[in-house]
Amino acid sequence: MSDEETDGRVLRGQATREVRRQQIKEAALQVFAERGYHATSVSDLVKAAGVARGTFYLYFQSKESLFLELLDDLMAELRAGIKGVDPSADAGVRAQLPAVIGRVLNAVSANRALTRILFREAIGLDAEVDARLAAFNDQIHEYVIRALRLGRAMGVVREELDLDVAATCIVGGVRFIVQRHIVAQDDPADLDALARGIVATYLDGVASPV
Amino acid sequence: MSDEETDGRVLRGQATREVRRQQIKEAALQVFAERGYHATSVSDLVKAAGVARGTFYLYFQSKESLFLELLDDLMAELRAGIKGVDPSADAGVRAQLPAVIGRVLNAVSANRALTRILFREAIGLDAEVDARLAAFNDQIHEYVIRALRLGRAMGVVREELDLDVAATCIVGGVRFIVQRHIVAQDDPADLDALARGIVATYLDGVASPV
Amino acid sequence: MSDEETDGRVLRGQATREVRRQQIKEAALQVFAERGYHATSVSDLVKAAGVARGTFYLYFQSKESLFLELLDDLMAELRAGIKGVDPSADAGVRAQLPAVIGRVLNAVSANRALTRILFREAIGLDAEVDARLAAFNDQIHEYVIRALRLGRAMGVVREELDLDVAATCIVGGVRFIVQRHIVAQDDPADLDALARGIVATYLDGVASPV
Amino acid sequence: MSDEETDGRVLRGQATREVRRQQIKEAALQVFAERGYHATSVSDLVKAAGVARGTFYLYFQSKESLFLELLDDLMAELRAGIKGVDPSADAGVRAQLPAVIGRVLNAVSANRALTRILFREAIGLDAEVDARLAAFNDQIHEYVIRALRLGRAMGVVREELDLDVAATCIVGGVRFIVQRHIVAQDDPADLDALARGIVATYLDGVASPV
DNA sequence: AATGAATGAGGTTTCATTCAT
DNA sequence: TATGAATGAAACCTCATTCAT
Repeated sequence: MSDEETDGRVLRGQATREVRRQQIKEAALQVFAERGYHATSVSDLVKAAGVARGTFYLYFQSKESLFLELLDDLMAELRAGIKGVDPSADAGVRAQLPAVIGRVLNAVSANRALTRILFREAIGLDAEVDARLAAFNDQIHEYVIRALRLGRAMGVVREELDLDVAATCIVGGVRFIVQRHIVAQDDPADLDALARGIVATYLDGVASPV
Repeated sequence: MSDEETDGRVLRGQATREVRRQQIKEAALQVFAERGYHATSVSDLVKAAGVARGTFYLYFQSKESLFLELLDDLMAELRAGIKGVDPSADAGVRAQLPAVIGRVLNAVSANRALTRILFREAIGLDAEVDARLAAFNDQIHEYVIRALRLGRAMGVVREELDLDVAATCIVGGVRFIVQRHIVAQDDPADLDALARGIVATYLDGVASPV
Repeated sequence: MSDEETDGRVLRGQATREVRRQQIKEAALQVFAERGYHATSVSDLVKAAGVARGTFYLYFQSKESLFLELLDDLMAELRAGIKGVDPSADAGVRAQLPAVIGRVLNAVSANRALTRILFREAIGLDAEVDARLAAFNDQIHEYVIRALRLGRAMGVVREELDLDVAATCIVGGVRFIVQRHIVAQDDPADLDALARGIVATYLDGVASPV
Repeated sequence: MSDEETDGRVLRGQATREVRRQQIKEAALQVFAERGYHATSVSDLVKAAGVARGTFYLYFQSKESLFLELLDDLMAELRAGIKGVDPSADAGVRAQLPAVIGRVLNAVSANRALTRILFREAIGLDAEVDARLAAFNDQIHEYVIRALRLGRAMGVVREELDLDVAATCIVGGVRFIVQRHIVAQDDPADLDALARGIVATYLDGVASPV
């Protein structure tokens, strides 16, 4: 078998390594999502992954570092899901917004287990995790503020609005929608309807026009 | 020994008992808020309370049950802080809203330590805690939905609004404001300004009127 | 019972604590001496001491710190056993030497188990232990050099002698005597005879006088 | 395949095998000397030797057996370095002694790494190692006793001397000199001076002649 | 012969809870 | 009622050795 040459072996080894890592990560994802971080022991993890105790430590430095990696993965996924409106597009800014929010909801929905962990456990674990989460939150918050500021420059956002407060409200609202309708739910919600509802609420408010 | 004496002793005993409980709870509150639930050991609790290890278990079944009690206290405080608009008041509904939100923010601000715990640790501890928190969240959510429905009946809330989604957005927004501006902050925020900002955002939305 | 007052209880508690510590230390001493440091697990120690695993850590920070304490104890005992000659005594310096060496051998003999550990395991454990042992060795060495120097000043030690080398020979010789005749032996040796033999060897050498 | 080829291959195979063994042993020697036996993991060994983990076990039964082999090597080297006086030589016994001791010190100095291990770690590893070391020590001890006895027969060693004690003193003294001046030192000591100092101390003692 | 991923027994330590005083 | 020493299950992690390739 010509594949058995040294290079081939090394490559296969590396490929196998990556596969193993993923196998452990996916198992961990399920267990963490079910039991929570603190209630999950390394024993649980290796049992779920079907590997020996020592094998776990061949691929991850510690239970915490594995958890951190899962968190990083999620934040990357969510960041990738966030794309703002395209001012040069034919459709107006207003018309694009449901799709913007929809993309976020979809990204979350595709990573329900992880997001569940994020909401349930990520906070207060240790300084490192806290710092990373805070940074992530700040990024999102900043992003929304910038969008609102741009909207104001374009004349589509109210002049008198406190942008910081408004941005916090929007991010908090979306977070809570995610928590109630996606993370806590077993069957998938109608994400488009949710997105439209969110946009309607935040664009024009709940009060009847005068 | 006369009956009065006996009663008196029992009463005094009960009073002392309650005082001790409070002493332990208050110390625990500080420690939990500082270190978090998992990072706080029973040793920390008894050290902070100035009682012996064994004494702790004379007053509380377990570390977790103490935590649960603190959580219940907080939820009661917050419930008490929530009072809706008074339709019969001279001031219009609109004018009353900042005060409504302000009361909530004040209740939270007065219980920062506890709220900090609530946001940082309460979730994922165990099924019991989770259930109680979910129930609390649902109550708030229901309350807001009812208020919106009433407003719609009064003609002050948009007809086409998805009330469930809007309510979730509002609750989530307030939660996140609390988290960012009250819990995470060391110096007290300008609660009235926050309340006005929240009301402005949710009443009329962020979009400029057409 | 009047002993049961607070002070009494505290005192008794402290006394009990010290007793427990000693109980664990003595058990550890035996086990370490038998099995050696590395081959002894904390499980072995608690089994030998007849206490629970956790109890061990109530009294000692770690297996290593307990070991260190045993070592310190031994070094203190040995230091106490070392007393030089008394130049003002009636008996001449020569006549006093067997008693000087004899005291050292007796101190060692009274602490056979510990000394066994010292010789078998103490080296290379960790930097801390190494440093303390090296310091102890240096102290002894210095002590002997000073004694020889004094002897030279008194005219009883050869002029041409390399004091450093001679001191090392003497300390090494005594050490090895201890190792072979006291530590490795089960039945007690004739310490006085050993002391006389050592003194004879080092005072006048092995060569016949010319 | 002719027999020669087969033989050749076998021979070459054996040669390679031996080379590999040496390669691993030499690397192990350095690592053991630096870190000590217990602090050295098989990972360290294979990393230093540049072979795979599995390969290590093709050449040695275990980490311990490799260590044992290194120890045997050292003891053989030291034995080879020990040669007594030649009674038939022109130079007198006295005059030959510094060279005798010098050869020992040279043998040790040439194997500093190994000797370092011997002094630091060899003891207390397991019964096998202990037994072999004890046997080695006894051999040396016996050798010195025999030399002293011979000297007594020749009239050059004091009649009244306790030969066993004297021999132990001599061996112990040389050991400690080795430990302090050769093993613990980084730069090579003046071995000849040391040898002369040792001989002077043990031949005529430290006391001034009467 | 060589590789290195996999194993799992065993190590040290922590900590919520109990219980004799 | 109050104490705090004692408990022991269970956590995380290491590492000498094996074995499929």
